Amino acid sequence: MRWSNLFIPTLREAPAEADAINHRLLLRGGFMRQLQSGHYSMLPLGWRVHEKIGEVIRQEMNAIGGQEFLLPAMHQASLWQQSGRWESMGDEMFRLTDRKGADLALGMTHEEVFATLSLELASYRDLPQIWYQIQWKFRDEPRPKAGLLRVREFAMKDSYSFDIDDAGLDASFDRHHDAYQAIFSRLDLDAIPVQASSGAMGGSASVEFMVASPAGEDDVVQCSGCDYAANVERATAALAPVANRPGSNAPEPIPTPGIRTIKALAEAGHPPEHQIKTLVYRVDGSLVLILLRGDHAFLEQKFVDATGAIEMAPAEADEIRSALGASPGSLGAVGVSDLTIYADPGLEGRSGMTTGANEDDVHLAGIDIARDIAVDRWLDMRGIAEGEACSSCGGTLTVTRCIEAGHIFKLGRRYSEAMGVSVLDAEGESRVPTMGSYGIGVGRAMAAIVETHHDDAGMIWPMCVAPFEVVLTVVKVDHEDSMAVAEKAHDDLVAAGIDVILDDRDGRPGVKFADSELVGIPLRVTIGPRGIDNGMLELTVRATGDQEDVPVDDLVERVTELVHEGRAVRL
RNA sequence: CGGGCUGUGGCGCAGCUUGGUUAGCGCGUCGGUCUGGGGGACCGAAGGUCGGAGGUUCAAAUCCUCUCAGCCCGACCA
Repeated sequence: MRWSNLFIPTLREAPAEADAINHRLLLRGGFMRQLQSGHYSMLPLGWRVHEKIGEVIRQEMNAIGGQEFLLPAMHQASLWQQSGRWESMGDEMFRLTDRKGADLALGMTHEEVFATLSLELASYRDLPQIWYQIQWKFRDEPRPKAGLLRVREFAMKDSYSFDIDDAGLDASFDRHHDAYQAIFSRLDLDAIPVQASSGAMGGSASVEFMVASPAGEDDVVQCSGCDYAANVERATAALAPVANRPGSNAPEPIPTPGIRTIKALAEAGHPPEHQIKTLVYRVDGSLVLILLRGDHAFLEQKFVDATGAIEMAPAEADEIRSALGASPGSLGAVGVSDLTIYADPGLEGRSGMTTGANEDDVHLAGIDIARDIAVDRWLDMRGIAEGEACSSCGGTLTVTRCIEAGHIFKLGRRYSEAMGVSVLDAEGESRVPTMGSYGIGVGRAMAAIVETHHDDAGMIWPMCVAPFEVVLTVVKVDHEDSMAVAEKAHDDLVAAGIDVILDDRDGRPGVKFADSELVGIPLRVTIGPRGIDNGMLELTVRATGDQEDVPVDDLVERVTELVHEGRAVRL
């Protein structure tokens, strides 16, 4: 390939709307362009990387016995109605109507379609199966952001396992776990497997593969003393005991004019750990009270996971007032009996607490939770903070911002049952296969690589996914000897199966060096009169800046050697 | 959906507060000359319904109203 013939529109400055590093660099490097929010066009360089990432994924999926399919992106409504997700997916699913008036959806995932295909599985002898595809998914994200990290249209490798029993599912799950570690390792992504919430897809065991990056959207709790790692959405910690303050025989009203916040109340002599935080939420139509210790954060996802709530949102000020008679800032659960009260275990056994009195500008002190509050259900729903103690080893927990690069979980029989899948077992009994579901976003992996592999000059691609493995930079294109050497090296490298690009543009060397670094090609060979005269060429490693002089005659061999080494690297 | 912000040649910006000639600047692009190992210099040129609609006014990029789009922070997910 010759650079002069390719469409590689590099930009010196990133467009103002690009903020995330992957977004800025992929735009500047001419890898992609934004069509609209959450939808990106892949340009030749970007598509080459995308395809190479897909290829790594394919190889590892095939290695665990996966079989590649390609399913439709557009599905009839009835398919999703059968699983119940036509309703439960809500606004996240793109829906449209065809000319006959039939309802259609653009697939967000493909459990239903694969399960439909699995109707043709007839016997336990047909199991297990691992089926996968790399197909476009559509999700009407409320807020696309951070370049390729969160988009509305993206390629995902999704695979589905079908097993006769739980032991089989465990094995398929473990195979995927291994395959994912292999994939991320080859992509040079340091992905940590963490316990996760299974979210909208439903299921039991759920593991996310997380790559530390400030551009991410998830917080991962990790223990410094053992291998405990979990998404904050389901992380737990050992709570340091707090000595109760002296109580009283009954709640004591105290005037708190103008005090609306935990912080203000703390300044008035009631430390946060001795306060009860009272939140009012509307959950599937009903108001509920949610109680936590004053210094603990509420994590909605934990609540949703534990209660199975479909819709939840903070209650509006007016409905709070009509239910409790006060505004946020003075709310409490003492004496409340008509609303369901959820409390976090951090409050269990506590007394001498302060909380709102459900009367503006008044709080209650000396609260004994067991005595004064009619808790309906105790639920762990607090967010873990940096520095807390690990509940299994007592070590210190850290919280790290991460990109969710992959997610695997056990679905169970929910979909196979809904779609009417069954096979006969060895005894001739009808059995519903159990499923697993496993996803990796291809574009997101690409973004994650850029987020973790760049420097001031640009991207630094791992060899196995680089758009090109080596660039031959001709310093002076009208120097005939240079071009002759470059063209021969190019042809020989092509013959050796190396992805090589010949930068034959008639431009300033500085521009060509800068472009090759921005685009992130792992190896650069600089070809110019200075070196040619000595029979030497300069080989530069993008990642390290290391340079070595290579005799012209040894170039192809040396480059081939380095490329093969690079391709084989695993983290 | 709540909060904050931005739309002016391909990219980055100025101009807007206080309306007033032909809307500027840098980069990029095109032609040319000289150059040639880190975004070079000079000469010449092309390219803009100032996001859109409506309004105020003798006059609107600038003021008003509506609207569309994009970005960031929160609630949701590969």
